[in-house]
Formats: sequence, structure tokens, C-alpha cells
Amino acid sequence: MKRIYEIRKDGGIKMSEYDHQHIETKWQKLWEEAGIFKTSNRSNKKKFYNLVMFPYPSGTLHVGHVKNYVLGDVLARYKRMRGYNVLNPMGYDAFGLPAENAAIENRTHPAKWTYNNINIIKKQLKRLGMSYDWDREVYTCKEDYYKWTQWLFLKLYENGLAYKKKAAANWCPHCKTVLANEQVVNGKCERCGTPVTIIQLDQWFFKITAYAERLLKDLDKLTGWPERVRVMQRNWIGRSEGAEVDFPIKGMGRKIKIFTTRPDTLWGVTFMALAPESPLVEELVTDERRSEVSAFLERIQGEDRFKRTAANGPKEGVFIGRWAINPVNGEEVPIYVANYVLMEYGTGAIMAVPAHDKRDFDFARAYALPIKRVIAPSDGSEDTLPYTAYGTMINSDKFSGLSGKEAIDAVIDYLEERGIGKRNVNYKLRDWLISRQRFWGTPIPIVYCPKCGMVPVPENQLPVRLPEEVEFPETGASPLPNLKEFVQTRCPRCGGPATREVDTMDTFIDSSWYYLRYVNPHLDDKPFDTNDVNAWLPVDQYIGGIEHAVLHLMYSRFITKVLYDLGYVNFDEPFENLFTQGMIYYKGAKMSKSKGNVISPDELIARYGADSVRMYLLFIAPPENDAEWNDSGFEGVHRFIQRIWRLYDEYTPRLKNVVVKDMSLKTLKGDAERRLYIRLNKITKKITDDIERDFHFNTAISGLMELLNEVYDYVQEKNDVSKDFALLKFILQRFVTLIYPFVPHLGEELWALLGNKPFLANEPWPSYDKDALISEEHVIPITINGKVRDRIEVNRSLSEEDIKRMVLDREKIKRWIDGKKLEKIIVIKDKIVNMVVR
RNA sequence: GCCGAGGUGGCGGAAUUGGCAGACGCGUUGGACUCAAAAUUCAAUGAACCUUGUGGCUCGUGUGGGUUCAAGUCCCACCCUCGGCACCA
Repeated sequence: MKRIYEIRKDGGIKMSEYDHQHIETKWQKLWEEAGIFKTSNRSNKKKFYNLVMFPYPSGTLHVGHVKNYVLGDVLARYKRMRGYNVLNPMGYDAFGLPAENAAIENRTHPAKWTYNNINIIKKQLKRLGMSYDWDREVYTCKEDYYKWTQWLFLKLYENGLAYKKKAAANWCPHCKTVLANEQVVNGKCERCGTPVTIIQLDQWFFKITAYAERLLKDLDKLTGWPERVRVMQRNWIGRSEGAEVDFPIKGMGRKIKIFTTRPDTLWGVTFMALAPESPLVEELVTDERRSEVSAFLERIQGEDRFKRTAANGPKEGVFIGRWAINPVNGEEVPIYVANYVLMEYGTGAIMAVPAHDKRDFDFARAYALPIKRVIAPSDGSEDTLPYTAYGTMINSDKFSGLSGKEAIDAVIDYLEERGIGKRNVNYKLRDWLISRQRFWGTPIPIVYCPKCGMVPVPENQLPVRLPEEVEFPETGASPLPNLKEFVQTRCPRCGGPATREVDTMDTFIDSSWYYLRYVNPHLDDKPFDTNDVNAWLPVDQYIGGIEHAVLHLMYSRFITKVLYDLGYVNFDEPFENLFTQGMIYYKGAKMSKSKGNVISPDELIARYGADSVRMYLLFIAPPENDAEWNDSGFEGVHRFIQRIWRLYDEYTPRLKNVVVKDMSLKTLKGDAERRLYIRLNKITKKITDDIERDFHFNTAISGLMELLNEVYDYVQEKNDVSKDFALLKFILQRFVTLIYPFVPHLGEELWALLGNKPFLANEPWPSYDKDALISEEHVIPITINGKVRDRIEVNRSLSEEDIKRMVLDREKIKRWIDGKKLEKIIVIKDKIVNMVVR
């Protein structure tokens, strides 16, 4: 240890510098050698599964990422001290497109780039002092992992939850692959930002829609999740109740089926509209209208899809020459094809009620179609069309006069009786498109045989391996379709020649079950052990970014429910508590390499130490808030850490042999000591509560700062003769356990300096002396008409009457009341005295 | 447009059940130490006014109302910021 000796004025005691580098590497090594963060699946302790979303290894971690892992680590260390058997694993979401792009650029294999990045990240995490059980590491790109991702696919396939169909797909021209709806953000690729186009392709889907209702309903169970995440999922599932109604087409024995949430407006239908993609358009269009309709369709299909489907866009359409008959009143209404009708939702056809729907209203205006009012505000107030709220039905035969939900129910009952329509529920949620025309992902374990057709690869032939010798074409397309040794295979059923599926799976499948693999990362005959998984799961605390509110979290919930239904697990929600942390900004923007505003933890660790980085990231703001990185704020925290060091450096040599007895208010002699002891216990409670109460680490740390300030005040106030060294040792022992989860290296070092044996990591979290929280004497404010005018020291034993008398006796108070009328005295015991004076 | 979160000093933020607004930190100012600087340390620091001064006094948590002995906190109306969804019938 580097020691710098200094002669001090008061007699020359040596001082040593806070050598974070030495301390941190030393304890990281000792922890690892002792293996104290290894977790057994067998333990008598209560379990705590602590999980931080694993990283996509795209490069090095910046402090924004680091904050995430620090939060998780503080919690893990705290929970261990609270006596839990803590599972705290780490892994890498290692398949994905950037690796492939990098491989194309550098003419190497994506694995090389991926493992390179993983090694860097791993080193960074270790230098930050993360207390992971490194034996449980999971790499989604390794065979022993993706074998089980393929197994998962087979389970879904066997149960009718994975299917293939030709479908319009979102295509990213840059990534040269299709994307799930969730992965298209504002019409652009979620990953690279390129505008997405539509193509027709044969694609694999997971039937997540079969779980729509449960995914929605079970959100109510997730009380440990942030409300906004639950709302986002609810919106995404987009359940709406209504009715399906059949509209016969005039002069044809055919009907158009529509979905509506407002059957109470059926009498107000003045036209129908079909989506441009609807096959009905081609089928129904009359010869006279054909050329005009075709021209319209051509124009619409050439338009940018995102622009076309943006709200408030111009409403355009063409009459297709046919008429539909309103089944409730026999009215004939024209059928249009219209740009604002979506093929993906409902039936791709709508009934249009311009009086009570904004879009239909705009369209009717544009094409001079009739607007017929059938709903009036229930309170009889004036309004303007379109009136889209619920109200009372008018001009609707025998239903006129009904209102709200009652009206809707009555109409649906009527439709069902007459066989015109039926009650129905619609979801915005679509099936999950999982095919990717990429190389660096989990191969889909399917074989195409000319004789047997589509055949799944049997479980005992897994994994379907990704080839290692690969040339990447300049075009950026996947090399798999052209790799003979991969594509050409034998049919598992008949043994004849067959070809492999060349698409790989969406990487969100990899990450939809990794939390199960951590439980048994080395099992080679099954993905996980059901008993072990049932013992560890659900995850007690999941920590990650809000950007996964819909995608990853919904997919994981879905997969868990499937495994539950198949009897592999006994829980149907994977994450009990979810915490979404805020981002770190720098120079007013999200950190990103392209903006050049990235702060790397590496230099900070080298210069100030991992403990300073950890503590600052927690102190900067409440962890759920976004926060701006501030260099001088960081230095402030580093100063605090050095201040801790100096205190221990000065006193631990004298405290080493001091024997600490039990402390209590009664045994302490002086006022200063009692005050300090009371503060110690109050702050201990505060810090404990702050951690438990939604991770308010920032206020917990401010409590630590206050406590340190109190100790400094005490040691500076008292000379060495009058200091209570037993109390001082007691406090320094306690303090070091309190700082440990935040600054574990410094904690261990100071713990050792106090003469204790390693490891502080295994010590219990301190309890506090409840008697010390309630001090006998305390000062309360006296307010007059709500303004503080005086203070008074009161004893707990005093009655309200005693306090009133004391207050009225005070000169200052007398002056305030003098000449006025005292109307009331309110005494809130131990808190405040308020007087009402007029 | 709909849904959600939020608005407190120069800045990040604190105030947990309605009970002293501004904890803690940053920044700023002044002092000590030093030949000097850095580091450290002590003190002040919401705004205005009065006062030689200990101090006093008024205002103050987005805006306007209300409830209450007492409101950052509860109620009503509104404004603004951020996030999500958005032609979903």
C-alpha cells in the first residue's frame, strides 16, 4: 500500500492516501478466490432472484449502461446481508445483426466480433466489482444455449403455436430482413432507423394472439410493475369489445363482415369502406369502376406506408360501383375503397357513420356523402358533429331512447337474435413474426422434404448448428441459403434428401427465456430443471430500461405462459417486480457513440475508483429518473469517499483494540454521545427504509453523508481524552456495513482496518436500537396563525395541558398574543403547537 | 386526439401519514492554512425589505380558486414539460 507520511501540526501522525486501485483489485481478487458470490440451488435461506437485463454486446459499456448494473448489484449485496440466498447472474444477448454487419465489414465471422465485445464488457463489469455468480454465465449464441432455443421452438410447433404463412411483412431494406410489428417504430426499423417497406413472404409466426386475453388480464396481477409499463402493454394488446355485423351486398349473394365498437350507431351508416389491400375490392368492383379503382389502388400502394397510416392524413377513396344493404333498416349505402381503412385490424372493412366518427366524417365531407345523426348527448346539451361520445340513440326505430352500454347491449342482442351479427372482441395485437433472413441467429429447426413436406428436426438431433466457415456476400444478404453443406440434409422422417429452413429466429426469442437458463446453465439433457426453476422463479426483482416495456417483456410473459400450460413451470408470470431505471444524459443528450458524448467508466475507474463511479451513479438522482452527468457532482461524491477514508485512516489505529460492548442510551454518559447515538440509529433506519422503499439510494447516500458529518463534528468537538472511543468504534463498525452495498471495496477495506476478519460481504445488515429513535427531550416549533414564531423544548412525558401552559408562559409568545384574542391552541404531540390569534 | 408521469433555490434533488419548505450534494462568496497554488478546512448561501447586531418581518413549491388551526402534500379548474400510443372502426 502506498503510504504518504506527513508531519502534522499536532504531533505527527502518519496519513495514508486513499489508494482505490490497490483496494479494489485486492478485494476483487479475494472475493473471487473465496467464491463468496457463488450461489447454490440448495439452501435453507429464503431465495431472492435478482436480475438485470443482460446486455447486447455491441461495444463497450458507458456509464449509462453501468448505472443499470450498479442498481442490481447494490440490491444483490443488500439482500445477501438481509440473509437471502441471492441468485445474481449475468449473460449476453449475443445473437444479432450488428455482429453480422461488422463481420461483413471486416471479413470475419460474427462470433469473433461478438466474443471480443463480450470480453471487454466482462472485464468492465469485473472492474466495477459486480457480485455475479460468474459460473452461471449464459451466451445466447453458444450451441449449448441455442440448442434449447430450438427446443422451445419445437414445443411451440408441436402445440400449434408456431406456424408458417405467406404474409405481408415489414421489410427493412438496410438490415435485409423482416421485422415484427413491435420492431417497427414510426414506420422505421427499430434497430437502424431505415424506413420499412412491405413485401410478401413466407414467414414463421408464434401465435401470441392466442394469449392476448391472458396477457391482458394478468397485467392486473403485476402490482410490482410500474404502472406505465402495464399501460403500454395494455395499449399494445388493444382489446376492444363490440360486434361483428354482416352487410349484404345488393344484387349478390354475398356479405361484407365488419367489426364495430359502436353498434348503437348502426342506423347512422351512410356508406361502407374497404381497405385497399382487401381481396373484396377486386371481387366486388364493377367493370365501369374498375379502371378508376385500379388507378387509386396503384397510387395508394406506391405511397409511403407510414405516411398513409398516419392519423389526420387526408381521407381519400373511390366508389367501387356496388351498394350494401344496412341489415337493421334496409337502407342502401355505397361501398368505397378508402385509404384510411386498415387491412390488419378487424375484417379490413368498415361501416361508416360520419355523424359519430371523425374519420368517416372527414371522408363524407370530402365526397359529399350524407351525414345522418343517430346519437344525441344524454344530458340534452348542444353539440357539433361529429359527436363521438356515448349518448342516447335517436332515429333508430325501437331503440331510440336507449343510451350508453345498455343501448349497445340491446342492439347486439337484437343482431344475434336476427342472425345478422354477433358479439365479438378484437385485439390490436398481431401474431409474432419470428423469421429473420439473417445468419447470426438461432436456426429454425425445420426441414423441407419433397415427400414428407415440412418436418421438424427431432429433439435428439438438436442443435441445428450454425456453420463456422462462412463467406458473407457483399450484398449484405444472409449466406445461409447458399451454403450447400447447411442447406442440404436428410429428411428426419423418411431419410431422403431434403433442405433446411434457412431463416433464423428473431433474437427476442433468445431473450424470452434466458432467465430460466441461469438456474441450470450447464444442464445438457434439458433446458432447465423444473424443480429448480420453480424454486427460483419468478424473478423477485427485474431491472432494466423502459425501452423493453412492450417487446422483450411481452414476449417473455408469453413464453412463460406457454411453458406453464405445457407443465414445464408452475408460474405463469416470469417477473414479480420490475424496476425501470432512468437514462444518463450528457451534454443534453442520450449517450451514444455517434453523438460523441459517451462517458466511459474505464478512465473514471482508473482515476477515481469503481466505488466512486458506483456511488455517484446512485446519488445523481432517484434511480428511475433520467439524469444529466455532472463532472463536479461526481467529484463531490469522490470527495465524500475520501473523507470517509481520512476518518478511518486517522482513528482505526487507535480503535483496533477497543472492545465494543452493547450500546444503549442508558449506558452513554455525555449529551454529545447520546445525541450522536440517536442520530446513528435514526439514520440507520432511514437508510434501511430508503433502500426498501423503491430503491431511494440517493437519499440513503445523503443519510450516509449526514452521519459522517455528525461523526466529524463529534471528533472535532471533543479532545482525545474526552472522546468515547467505544462509541466511536461502534459507530464506525456500523457505518461501514451501511456503506458496503454502495462501495463494497472500500467497505471491505475499512472493515479489515477496524480489525475484523473478512468478509464484510457475509455480515448481516445492521438493525437499529428502537429505544434510541424516541428521545425524551426534543424541540418543537410554535406557530401562530401558521407561522413559526418560537421553539420549545418538550419532554415526552408532558401532557398537552403542560405544554399549553409552558407555551403561554413564554415572553415571546405573550408579546404576540398581547392585545389580541387567543381563539385556539392546537397541540400535536411531539410535532407542533399552533395558536390561532385574531 | 387519447393514455401516463411530472412542474419545488443558480443546478441535481429532499420533505415517507396534511404539521418547521429547501435535507444531502454541486455551484457561488468570504475566511483559515500556504511564499503561492492545489488539496483540506471553517462560515454564509430561496427572494425582498428593516436592523449596528443577536435578530426582525413579508413573500415563496407552474397558475387561479377551495377545504383546513395548518396545504409542496387533499379537492376543483387551467397552463406548461416529458414519455407512450395514434386513421385500431
